[in-house]
Amino acid sequence: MELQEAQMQFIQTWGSVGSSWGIPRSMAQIHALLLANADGLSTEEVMEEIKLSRGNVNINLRELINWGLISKQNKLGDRKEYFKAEHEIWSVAKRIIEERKKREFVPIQNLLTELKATKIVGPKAKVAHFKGLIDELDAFLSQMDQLSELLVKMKNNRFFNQFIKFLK
Amino acid sequence: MELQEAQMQFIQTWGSVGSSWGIPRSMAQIHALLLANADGLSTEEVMEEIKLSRGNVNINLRELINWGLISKQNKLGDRKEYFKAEHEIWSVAKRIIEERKKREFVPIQNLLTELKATKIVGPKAKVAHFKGLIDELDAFLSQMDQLSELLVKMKNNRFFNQFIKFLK
DNA sequence: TCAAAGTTTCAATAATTATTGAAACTTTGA
DNA sequence: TCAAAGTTTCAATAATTATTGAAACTTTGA
Repeated sequence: MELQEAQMQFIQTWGSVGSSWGIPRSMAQIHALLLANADGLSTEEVMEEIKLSRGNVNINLRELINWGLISKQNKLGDRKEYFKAEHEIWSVAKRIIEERKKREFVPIQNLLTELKATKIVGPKAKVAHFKGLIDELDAFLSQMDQLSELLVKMKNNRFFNQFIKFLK
Repeated sequence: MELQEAQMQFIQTWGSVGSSWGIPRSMAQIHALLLANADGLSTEEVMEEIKLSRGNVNINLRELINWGLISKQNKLGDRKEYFKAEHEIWSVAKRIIEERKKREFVPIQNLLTELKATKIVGPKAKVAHFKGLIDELDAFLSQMDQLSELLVKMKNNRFFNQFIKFLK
């Protein structure tokens, strides 16, 4: 199989998996393209490879930079900006975990904390059930948070492998 | 604060967090409503509480059943079906992990496995980089898979707490 | 300083996804 | 058996989200 074709399969799959996790398809596709290339690509090159408009590519490249998943590069004697992915897979995972935590984890934890502190009035049994749910969810989310901290601290596969072997 | 109001806040938040993770908003809202109530609710009651059409509620209730997150209940001398959530938080997490794994994890692992087995032709350095990416991703995903297995085996917060304490 | 190269913005539009609601279908028990 | 109660289906529509592309803006270096 041609490299080109293999890359395209990868880009398409990454795009559709991304989009089922709430990441815009083009953003995921651009990310996949940059992951697949060791060197940075220019806006033009990205547009060309995945057939997206300039505006779309520009917006999503910036979003990827916000996520810390890619960075700008300059080439000597070239005015264009090039974009290069973070290639270390554990760093990629770390960035994604941290970004999503910030966006979606924190709001729900805030709500739970607030509800825990609030006196809720209503039929006793129903209030008790609801309070129970809030408490359990809060405890569960704190634990997932701790787990993610651990994960983020691991630098590579090797460490993780030892960790897993150890647990079994 | 009235119980009613607290529940609504919870339902809204759960709905919007869900939808940013690719779960339809109404499905997440219905799930939240059923989690918040100890007893099962009928289709009518769900429609009433979150102001959704009958069709929508019906479809999403069935989807929640497919996910294993709720189950049908019958009440003596009542012809209606009632729907009751799985309330044990670790079981809820387990179901969600397994379902999403099945839907989005497996396809990407299949692609990676296939690409690993394929002879890719093209410029040597580029092919090497791409192959390297595939290998690393595959290893990483296997590890996440192992981690999720561990998680799923834990029955409750207590076990998890010990686990975390142990690791620190 | 100014034109060319490159980047950003954003209103309009397209594409996707969720929702409605009414009709068809199924089940129940008198 | 059949009408009432309840459930399911699905085409039409609404809502949301992503994308385009052209115009405005910025940067660069001769």
